[in-house]
Amino acid sequence: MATKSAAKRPAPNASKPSRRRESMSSTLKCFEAFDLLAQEPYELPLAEIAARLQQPLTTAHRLLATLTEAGFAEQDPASRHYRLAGKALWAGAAYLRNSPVYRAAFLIMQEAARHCPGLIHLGALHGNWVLYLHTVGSPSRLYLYADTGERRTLHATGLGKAILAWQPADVVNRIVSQKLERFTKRTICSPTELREELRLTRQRGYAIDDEEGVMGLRCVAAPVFDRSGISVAALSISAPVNVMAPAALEGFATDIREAAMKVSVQIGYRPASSNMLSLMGAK
Amino acid sequence: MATKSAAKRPAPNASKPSRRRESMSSTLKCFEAFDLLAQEPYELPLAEIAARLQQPLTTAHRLLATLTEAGFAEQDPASRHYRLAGKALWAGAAYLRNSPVYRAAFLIMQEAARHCPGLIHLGALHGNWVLYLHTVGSPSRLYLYADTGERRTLHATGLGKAILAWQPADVVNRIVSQKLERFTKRTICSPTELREELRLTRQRGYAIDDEEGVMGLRCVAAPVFDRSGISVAALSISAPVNVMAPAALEGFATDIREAAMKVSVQIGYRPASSNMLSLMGAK
DNA sequence: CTCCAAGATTCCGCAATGCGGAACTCGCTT
DNA sequence: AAGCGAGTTCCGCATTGCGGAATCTTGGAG
Repeated sequence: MATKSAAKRPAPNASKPSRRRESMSSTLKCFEAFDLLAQEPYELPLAEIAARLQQPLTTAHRLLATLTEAGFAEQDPASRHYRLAGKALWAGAAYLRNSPVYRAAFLIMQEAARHCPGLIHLGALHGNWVLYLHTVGSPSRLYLYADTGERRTLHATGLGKAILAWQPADVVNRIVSQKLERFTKRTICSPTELREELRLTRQRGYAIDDEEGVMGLRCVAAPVFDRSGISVAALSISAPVNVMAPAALEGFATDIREAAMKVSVQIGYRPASSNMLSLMGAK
Repeated sequence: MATKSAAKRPAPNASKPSRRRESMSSTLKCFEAFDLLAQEPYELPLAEIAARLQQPLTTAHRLLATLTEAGFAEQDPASRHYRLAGKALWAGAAYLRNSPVYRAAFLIMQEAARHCPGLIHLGALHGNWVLYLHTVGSPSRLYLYADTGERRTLHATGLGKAILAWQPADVVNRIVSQKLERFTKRTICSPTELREELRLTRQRGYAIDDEEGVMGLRCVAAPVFDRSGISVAALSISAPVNVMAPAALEGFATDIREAAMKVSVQIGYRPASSNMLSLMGAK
């Protein structure tokens, strides 16, 4: 039997301990193909896909056939190129429809938009990114296609800093120890400064993004807490610097914090149980 | 031995010819699980998932482990229930970002919203459904969560009828021969009537939805053509019946047809080749 | 029109990988 | 403590995915 079990662990070389995976490697490859289709070009020929996945043509073909049968990809009848199918959008929207934060925030954001200029964003923490869930506001959103579903860095957005400031230490450490990409001359790229910024954010109860992501755009953001008291999302108001003048910041901050608190309560946060927060200082 | 090769084609009984599938069955099961998570409840316990997929617990666990590793599902640390992860939204939005129709329509819709009341929708044909891609308009969209990514029937929406009216016969046949669900007393549920309605739609150049999907809501819709001259999407304006009075319909129709034509041109349609080609013996 | 090359698709024997019953672990309730 | 229910891990078996080679399709170039 020794030979038999030896076959089980085909790598005598120590590099790969050949752990029994609890997930299915063939399927994971299929999801890689899916990810690839979600990247830039609208559609890709099979050969290109095979090359990028570093898989033989035959395998790539099987993966795409599977994706197609599952409904998440489709093949252009003429060019034979593959692209994402509408079902991907449907599934993505399902995430939103089911998301408690989104559902709670929807009407509150609508309401807030009435007496706030600029754009109101809702973002949630997702891995090392803020994932944009929803936007309301003036229809001058010419500068963005489908911001919903997009992701940005945590350190260069108001939303990101608002979320990060109320995250457990290990998450903060993970983020801070990454390379902090620079977007404008104001972007905070030093770990130390970022930590200090988060401390300030906690102290004042909301985050400020002063042209750190895009020049000419200023933004205030407030965290949304779930029942366990950590931040899972944030709300922000952003507007051109002339609208969001320093003197006006405080007012916007109050509005957005109120809205964020309403959302928090709706998803189960109990403001009373605030042992860890002197944060909502105004209170 | 003989048994070995017999094992290859495990069905001596003729019922299953044991066709070699070109797609991977295990992966398809994984996508079934994905679909399931995209359904109603926010999260599901493993046992429930296994039951609904009609799979043994172990298998369900493997499927979910795979989905989780791929980043499309996540497990609540406390309840151990599974739910969709944000990556689903990201991938769905990628579909939009890459979609030529969406990109072409974005600014045109924004523009159209300036001088039109009500909501302007963009929908694309997807299987037997209209898939809603984008909406602009007055912020009184209280009645919908995330209409983007939702799908509705073709026969009971202006968008659907506008698309269907300029589809090849086989698609129309497929749709018409399905059961046509009733939503209001005005919904067109008879195949014959629907065909006649499509003929009228072609004749007048746009579709009208007169409280056929929702009572109190009227809508006009115009088709968007791709370079091959068939309809791939449609634009619509919908508003309460009092706003969209019979006398005003014509005006809205002109607006929406103009917008739809602009989109068509942007995605490669050549209005010059207006006569229903398909003849062109040259081929 | 004919031939050719590039790409996509299908074929098929081999063995790696997914399968699932059984055993195990971890919280909760009785 | 013991029992229960839900999730997780184990591991031998055989199904199913693998991928090189053969085949089919297309769209130019001659």
